[in-house]
Amino acid sequence: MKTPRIDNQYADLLRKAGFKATQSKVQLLSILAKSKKPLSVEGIYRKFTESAPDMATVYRSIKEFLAAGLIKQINFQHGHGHYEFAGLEDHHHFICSQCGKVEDIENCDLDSIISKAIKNSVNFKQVTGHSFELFGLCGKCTL
Amino acid sequence: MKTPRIDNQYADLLRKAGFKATQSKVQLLSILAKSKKPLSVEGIYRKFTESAPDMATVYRSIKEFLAAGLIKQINFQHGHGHYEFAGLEDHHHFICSQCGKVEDIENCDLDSIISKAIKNSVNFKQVTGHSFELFGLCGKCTL
DNA sequence: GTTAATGCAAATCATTTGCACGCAC
DNA sequence: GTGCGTGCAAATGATTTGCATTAAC
Repeated sequence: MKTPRIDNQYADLLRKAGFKATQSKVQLLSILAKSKKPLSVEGIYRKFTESAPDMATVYRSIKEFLAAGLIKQINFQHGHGHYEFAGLEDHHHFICSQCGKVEDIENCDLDSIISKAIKNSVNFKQVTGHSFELFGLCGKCTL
Repeated sequence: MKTPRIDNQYADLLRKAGFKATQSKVQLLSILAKSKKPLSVEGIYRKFTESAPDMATVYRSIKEFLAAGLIKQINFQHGHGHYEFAGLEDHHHFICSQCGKVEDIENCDLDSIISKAIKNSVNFKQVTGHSFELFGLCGKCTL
C-alpha cells in the first residue's frame, strides 16, 4: 500500500530543513508547535494519538530538530529536558518549583543586557542562544 | 583513633546550616567554593585529592546543599548538572557551545526585568530563583 | 534505487535508594 | 550514646547506539 506524500506546514518546514517528512517527524513537530507549554519527552510521547514511534526515534528526532534550530530546549531543573517549537516569539518562563506550573513571560527585553555582556566579554563575541527562566511559587502553592 | 573536630570556614558554614561537619561535606563545599567555574559531579569528583567519598555521598550532599541554599545549580545544557558555591555575588555565564569554555558575566542587572515580569504575571507573585545563561562561540572556536 | 529514518533490543550515563555500619556531636 | 552521614551494591530513569529493515524522495 502506497502512503501519500504528507503535505502541510510542518512537512514543508521539515523538508526545508533537509529532513524527510516522515509520519513520526511531522507528528512530533506538530505536537511541539501546538503545545501551549514546553514538553518533556514523556509529555510528547503521551500526545501521540496513534502509531506512536519508538522512544529512540523521538529522542533522535529531537536531537536533530535541536541541531537544525526547529525547536529549543528549556531547562526546568527537573532532571530531564523540556522542548518547545522555535517558531514563536522569543519568550521565557515562570516555573513553580512546587507544582511545576509554567507561565510564559512575554515582552522581556534582554537585548540591552545581552549586548552589554558581549561588549564586556573577553572571550565571547557572539551569542547564539540564551536561557532565562524564573523559579518561584505560583498562587496556589503559596497559600 | 579519634579524629579531631574540623574547624574552618566551611565547617562553620555547614554547622550553621544544620549539617555535621564531616570530612566529605567539608571537602565538597571547599572544592565548590574554590572553583573558578561551576563543576559537574564528575568534575567535583576529580578534585578530591585523597579519600574521595563514594559517588552516592557526593550526590546526596549536593542535594542537601542545594536544599539548604549553600550551592546553586547551573544549566549548561550538557545533560547533567553543574554546581557552584552560593556565597558569591549573583552572576551569570557565557558558555561556548563547542568547547564548553565558561566565562562569568558580572554586573548583570536583571532586577528591573524580573520585577516587571512579576508585575505582569497572573500566577506568580514571588521569585525564589532564576537562570540566565548565554550560549555562543568563544574566540578560539570562532576561528 | 538510494539514502535517510525507524524499530527493536541492548548499552550507557546520570542519579537514586535500601540497608548495615561508622563517625560527629 | 544517638542520629546523621557514609559506603556499597543494586535499582531507576533518561538517553544513546548498533544493526537490520522500511519508507521518503
